[in-house]
Amino acid sequence: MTSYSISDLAKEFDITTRTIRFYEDKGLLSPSRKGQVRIYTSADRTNLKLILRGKRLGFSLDQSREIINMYDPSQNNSEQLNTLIHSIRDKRDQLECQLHDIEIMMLDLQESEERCRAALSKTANSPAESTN
Amino acid sequence: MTSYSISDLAKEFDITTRTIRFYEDKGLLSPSRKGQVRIYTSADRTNLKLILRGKRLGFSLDQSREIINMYDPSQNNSEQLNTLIHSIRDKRDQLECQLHDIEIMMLDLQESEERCRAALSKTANSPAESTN
DNA sequence: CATTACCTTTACGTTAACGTAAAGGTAATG
DNA sequence: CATTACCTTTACGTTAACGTAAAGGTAATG
Repeated sequence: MTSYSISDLAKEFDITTRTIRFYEDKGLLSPSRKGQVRIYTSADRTNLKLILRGKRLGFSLDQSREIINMYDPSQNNSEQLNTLIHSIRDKRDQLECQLHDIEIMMLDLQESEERCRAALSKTANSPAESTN
Repeated sequence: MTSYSISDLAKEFDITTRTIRFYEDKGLLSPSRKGQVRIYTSADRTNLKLILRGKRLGFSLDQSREIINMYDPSQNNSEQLNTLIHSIRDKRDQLECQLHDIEIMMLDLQESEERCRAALSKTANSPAESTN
């Protein structure tokens, strides 16, 4: 079982150690200790990756915490399991909306780019014909 | 040409008027005035929609400002046009990454859901067999 | 003309997500 | 054993994106 120091993870994901400790403060990570020093398992590392992916998608840390809880089926009670399935479905629906937003935005930007190219070709024989 | 009051837009998009004025402060909107009162055109409304879509995707207001500028080819200089095309491409690449992140997250959540269902079926004959 | 429903500006307050600095502990290295 | 390279906690600071409150203007309505 591989383990990581806090600076190992900080370097790998290009964040500060402060950030990693902050996530622990907020209850998103819970590394074990060797004396005072934090020791991270590959499970901790996975959770950190989930947090950072969440950030790239505009999730708050609270939302990323929920995501993390969705990955780990520590639930035993079947009622809890049903609740979890429900929240997973909700999150998937939300992601679908985001996916849709992105696709539309990409199409819009593509049109925008084409308008730019059109404007460029009209000005093609102007003095500022940058070809570098 | 239809026009909107600030509360028209606030109601339509379920935000406060303070938020709309804040976006103006930050240079994302520039409505005309009828005396002191702000009048919004459908172009302003479109820009507001862009901002809110950006928010749903985790964009900062600075990033949404860039997006807005990408939609409007007020550039005439061909050098400026080339720069704009470049930034549009960059943004599209970034969106592609986000799209990828979302797809993976959705697959992960799907697996998670299946694990939950598996755990459920194992506990199916336990006392807490919620069927409501 | 008083009330109501909007609109305005100014300004201080709040929360999330860290940054930064201070003060100190430990383990290896020359 | 002094230096270096990490680690720790505590605590105050910072920025983005608004919220909230105060104080006042305008236009229609009964």
